[in-house]
Amino acid sequence: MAETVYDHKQVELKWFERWKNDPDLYKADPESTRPKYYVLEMLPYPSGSLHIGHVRNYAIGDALARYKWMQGFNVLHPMGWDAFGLPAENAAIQRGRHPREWTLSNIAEMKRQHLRMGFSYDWDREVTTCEPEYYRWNQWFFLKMLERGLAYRKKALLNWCPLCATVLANEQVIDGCCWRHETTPVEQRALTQWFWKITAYADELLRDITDRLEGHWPDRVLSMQRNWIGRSEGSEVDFKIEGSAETIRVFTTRVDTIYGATCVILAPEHPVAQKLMDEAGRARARQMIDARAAKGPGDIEKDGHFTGHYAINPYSGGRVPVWIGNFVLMDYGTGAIMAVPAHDERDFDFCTTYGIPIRPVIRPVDGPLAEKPQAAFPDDGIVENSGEFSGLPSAEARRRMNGLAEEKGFGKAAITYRIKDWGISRQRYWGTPIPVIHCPACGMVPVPESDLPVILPTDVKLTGTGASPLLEVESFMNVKCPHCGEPARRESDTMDTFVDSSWYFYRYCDPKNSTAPFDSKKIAYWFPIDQYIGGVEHAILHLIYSRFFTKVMRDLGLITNAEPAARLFTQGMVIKDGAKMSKNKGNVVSAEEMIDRFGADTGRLFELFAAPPEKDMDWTDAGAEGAYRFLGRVFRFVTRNADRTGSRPGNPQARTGPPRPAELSGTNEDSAEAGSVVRADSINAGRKALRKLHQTIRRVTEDFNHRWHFNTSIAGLMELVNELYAQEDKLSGEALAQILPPLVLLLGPFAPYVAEELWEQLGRTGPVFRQPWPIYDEELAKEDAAEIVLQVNGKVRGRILVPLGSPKEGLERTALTDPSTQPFLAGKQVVKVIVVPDKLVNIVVR
RNA sequence: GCGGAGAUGGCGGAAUUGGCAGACGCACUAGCUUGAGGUGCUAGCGGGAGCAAUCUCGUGGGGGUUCAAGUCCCCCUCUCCGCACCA
Repeated sequence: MAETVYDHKQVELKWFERWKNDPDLYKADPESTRPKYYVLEMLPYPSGSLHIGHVRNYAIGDALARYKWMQGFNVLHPMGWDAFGLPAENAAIQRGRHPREWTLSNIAEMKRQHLRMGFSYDWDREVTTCEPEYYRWNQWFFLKMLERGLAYRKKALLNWCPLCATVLANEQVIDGCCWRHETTPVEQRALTQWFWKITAYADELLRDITDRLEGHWPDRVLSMQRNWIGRSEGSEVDFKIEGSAETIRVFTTRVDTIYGATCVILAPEHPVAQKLMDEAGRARARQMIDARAAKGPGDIEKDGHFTGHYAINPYSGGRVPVWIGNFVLMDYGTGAIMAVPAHDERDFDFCTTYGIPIRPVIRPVDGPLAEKPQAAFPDDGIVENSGEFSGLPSAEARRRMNGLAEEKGFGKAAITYRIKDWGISRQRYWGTPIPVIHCPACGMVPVPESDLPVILPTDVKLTGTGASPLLEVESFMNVKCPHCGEPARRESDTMDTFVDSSWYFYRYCDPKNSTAPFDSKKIAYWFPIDQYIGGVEHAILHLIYSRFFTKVMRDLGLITNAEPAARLFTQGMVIKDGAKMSKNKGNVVSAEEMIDRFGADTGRLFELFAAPPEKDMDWTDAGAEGAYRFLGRVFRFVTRNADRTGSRPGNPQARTGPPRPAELSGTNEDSAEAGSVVRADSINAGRKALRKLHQTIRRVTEDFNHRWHFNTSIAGLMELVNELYAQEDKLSGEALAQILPPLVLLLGPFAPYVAEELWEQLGRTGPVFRQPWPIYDEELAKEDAAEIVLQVNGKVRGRILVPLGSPKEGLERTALTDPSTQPFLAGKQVVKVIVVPDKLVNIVVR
């Protein structure tokens, strides 16, 4: 028999060509009354090439979107481009092209690759963040932030990447290096910059992790965000400087240990320290700051310097020396600490180095106060040697001490957050201009809403040397003040690209709106995103910024949802040759290569099959070949048996209900070519295969609904196909007609091209993803008989077949007399018999 | 140090509520197909003993609960990820 060959190139290109000409194929229906489902993958940066790491991300979302369509949902599945950023500018400098031109050509190329992969995006909603309409709304949001006091400008010490030649937000510094240049340490530079007040939402961002996201977002993302926000409850206490008007405010979480404070330590940059110290002291401080900047984060030797002054502990009245210390951070808490060496490891190290006394003030609830300096630092216990507070448990002491401080005005209970405001200015060209004008007379003036968008000049010289190239463009920089009309200068900073990605998914709902960022009614329908899918690398970048943005938009009255995404899924990385794919290691497999060698369907199928989607997966060519073989097996089986299904127009589809076994055994001349023995065989084979089909439908459906273990769904499909191969000769045309169409539908979400081709071969009209998802029939999925495992003392000794639902008593009797158990019962006394209906019988003997 | 996730054959991984450990795939071995190679098809494949039926050990290590534990409880080891002189 001449075998039909599965030629992926032929199949995929055929459908690619047809779908290309159908712009409405994947359109969401804005008028629909069906339940909505908004599934979204994180938008890519248009680097120009899609690699198989991205493909895995999109394959997961695409399978889900297709499944939801088949389930009858009104599905929104958009894709766009995060098109601003430094790589575009750097690439433009290298190639002498304008960043816009470079970006747009990359987008065209990447879009082509997405289309060729067969992803089901509604391209009508495509959003590109470098379009003037998009930065109009970025600027509009900026003005709203300014009105609400959420945007401000200040001079601060900031992270500076020498390669990017711009500042970075704290979230964009990883291990002391730039997130884009993993081996380039960031420097600290004092610059005047724009900030957005994410700290104003710190408490809500933290609270909603517990109240709204827990259980729906991955634990590790939530734990990273909790960590990043870093809420810390404690106290602030003022220490007066002896013989001076200055006070030092310290932050501590353990005010109950304050009677054990033996010195106060300030960050070297602390203004009070700078003021108190002489020239030599300031030089030491400078030394510490430089050393820290040079060394980066991590281990640094403790270094300290006595300022020559003393401070007064407001609780005890005691006099303690004031030091500066290189381990005290200016930008956390108040930049000053009280050192309690008896109860804190760092303070202990510092104080032993410099001979500062150690005074224990906390004893364990069930033990005495430590007499000698020691290295074990007790947690909460009983406060001792602490005046009126002695004898109180730590928590109670903290409460009363805070009360006293508030009453006397030298302190209070206080909460400190680790998260800092989001620095959004960048000194580069390729970003949204910040819509502000600096007027010598009126000061800082926002650009009026009617003048938006402020667009980037095109005649710009890109150098990548540091200062914004916009400063050189006089036609851009010189404007009239909107207030007084006198000559003024534009703000030359542009916005962080994370601003763009903070709200793009709202714009998808209304991408062509030119009077507002979006229509709130449309947002109310689609939001929150039902399922957001992306990499874990954005846990404290994009995913915290977009949560912040959502809360701001809610407070502006634009939306009503408090969180952007109801569910988040973080897929694992694709590993090749034991390492994460990266250009440096030269082990990147591009989507293009994959399509060429195996086909888009094979690549997607393998990426979903090799591991559960949340885990990292290894890409191996051999494994991909296995997936290719499977698709070939399905393809050959369906194509060579399609004719036998007797498909004709108006044939009932799977949805109309599966047949009862009785129908299958009914007369069918087509399948009754041979004698009655074969017929009995055939009926049996048909039942078995049909049962396997319904078990598979159940399995795949449940995998989609509960946990996305597509690897087991696909394994189920493989088992079904193996069963069909084993029974092929015996299956009647009627049986095949019942089995093949649902099989193809089940394959649809994972391998859309093959499924579409086979659907057509079966005489149906597609598209597959608009067909109703097959329904499984519990009765048909049921086994004829239950195999009962017979155990003696928990060890398997035999198995028997009994009708489903056999009563316990009968099973027990059978088990006790079955030949397989006899040798193990002989001479023993039966103590107990456990019967689990339809599963097992365990005989306990002694 | 704090927080999170893990540990199952040669490999990736199954085992949904405690009930046959190793589904499915890869690799490997054999047979058939083929002029040959490849493809395709069929079968075998955790360790140990045995010609075999079969027996026995086995889910990082140690204890426990249970008729029954990869799964539940306690202790330990190791791996990965995130944060880290955060007061």
